[in-house]
Amino acid sequence: MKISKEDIHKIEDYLWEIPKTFRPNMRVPARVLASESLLDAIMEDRSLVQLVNVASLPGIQGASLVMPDVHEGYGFPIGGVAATLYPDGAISPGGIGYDINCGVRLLTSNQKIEEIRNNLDALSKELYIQIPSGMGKGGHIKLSVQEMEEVLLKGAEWAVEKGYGVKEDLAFMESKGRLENADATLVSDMAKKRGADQLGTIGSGNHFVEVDYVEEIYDETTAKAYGLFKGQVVVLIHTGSRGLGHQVATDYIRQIIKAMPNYGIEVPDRELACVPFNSEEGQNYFKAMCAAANYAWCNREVISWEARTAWRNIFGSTVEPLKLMYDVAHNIAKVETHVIDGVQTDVIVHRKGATRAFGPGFEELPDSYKAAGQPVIIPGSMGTCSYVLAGTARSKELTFGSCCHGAGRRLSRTAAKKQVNAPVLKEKLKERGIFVEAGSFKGIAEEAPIAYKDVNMVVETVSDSGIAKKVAKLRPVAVIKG
DNA sequence: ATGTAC
Repeated sequence: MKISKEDIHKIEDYLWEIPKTFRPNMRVPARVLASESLLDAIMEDRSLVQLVNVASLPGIQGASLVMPDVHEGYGFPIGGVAATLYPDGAISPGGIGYDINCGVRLLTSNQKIEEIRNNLDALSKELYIQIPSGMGKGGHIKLSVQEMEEVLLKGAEWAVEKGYGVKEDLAFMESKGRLENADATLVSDMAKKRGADQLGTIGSGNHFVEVDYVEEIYDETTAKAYGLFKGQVVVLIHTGSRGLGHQVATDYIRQIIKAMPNYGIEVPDRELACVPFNSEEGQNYFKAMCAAANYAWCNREVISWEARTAWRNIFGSTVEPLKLMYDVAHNIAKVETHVIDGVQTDVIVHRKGATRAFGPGFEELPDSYKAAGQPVIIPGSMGTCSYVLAGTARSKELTFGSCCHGAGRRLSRTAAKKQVNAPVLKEKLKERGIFVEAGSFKGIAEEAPIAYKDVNMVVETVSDSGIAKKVAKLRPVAVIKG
């Protein structure tokens, strides 16, 4: 299948549509949220073909959607949102991704960048020591079988109970860091084994821990509500459910591919394998996915504890400890209510490389954030900048309450490795005042800024289209990678 | 993304 510019119609500024008539198997239109230049970039890989494929999922509602940071992924594009009818529409592991509940959180300090410039080298080294990173890497905690069950059921709460977390953090996490539908018995022994020593570790690839400062404030009122101010030092953490989530995805993709014919489901790409949400296989996957999501929230909580330890070791205990601003998932499926064609409808929202972005008044938000809306955290590529935005009511109308999740990959990992000289890049970043601590040059090359789209353009698109509102821009000064 | 494939 080929998709050309003529197949794509402009609906309004930043919104493009491939009509349902484009392919006989499409159940809904396919929509792209992008500026014209970002749309051109999207045409270069298989993102749009995958977007059109997703439009054929059983029970899909409204439209198959992608955000401006989209790029191709396993079956579904990364940067995609697909809502299927609850309870008998499809659930598809490919629509969530292998790294279940990959997500980001932002911690805030009360220090200003000028105060800590001279500590940055030592701070980045200390963070690197405290926070284990790298492929297959284990951490300080070894979970017993019993403890693993608890982590899978309790999520971030487990870390708080064991002294690896802060109780006040829980209110500042999407779903309070715990999905109630988790069932630990549906997570395989292999997955549990892989996850037993990986709590508190970031892994590799695009995962990182980064120290930034607030370079610019766009919305004073919202920034104040979120506890952000100009010049403030903050910590950004990006990671997910590590080997455990990966194994859950592997286990259930295999099962679901096998079970699919029993439900008479045909999909244009085997990687879109799915079953009805309310089928036995669908429920088993969903409950295991929730358990893996809980592991990821617990992981980010433990990593925050490690970052807090590093902070204390460098700055002493008189400095205010790091505070959690917010934690968002960007690889997850959730049952939510949305208005579709004027009717309140329960749907299973698959977000893969897409962040929830609910607007003001959302009941789950802590009181201090209710008027502002849900924080949306958009990490840029290594050495560029990141953004804090706020969700809007418009996101509910346009994108099932979703927003982009990052800059979006432009080059494949292999292409990036060919083009980038990692030691030179590391030196260049240092000249620009960014300390990079990484376990491998391979990781640095794969994550080079050149491998990503321009995060500024992506953020302009989501803000101009109205699905999120710009609050603050963050500038990195230290990056810890696998 | 991931003990870098079935």
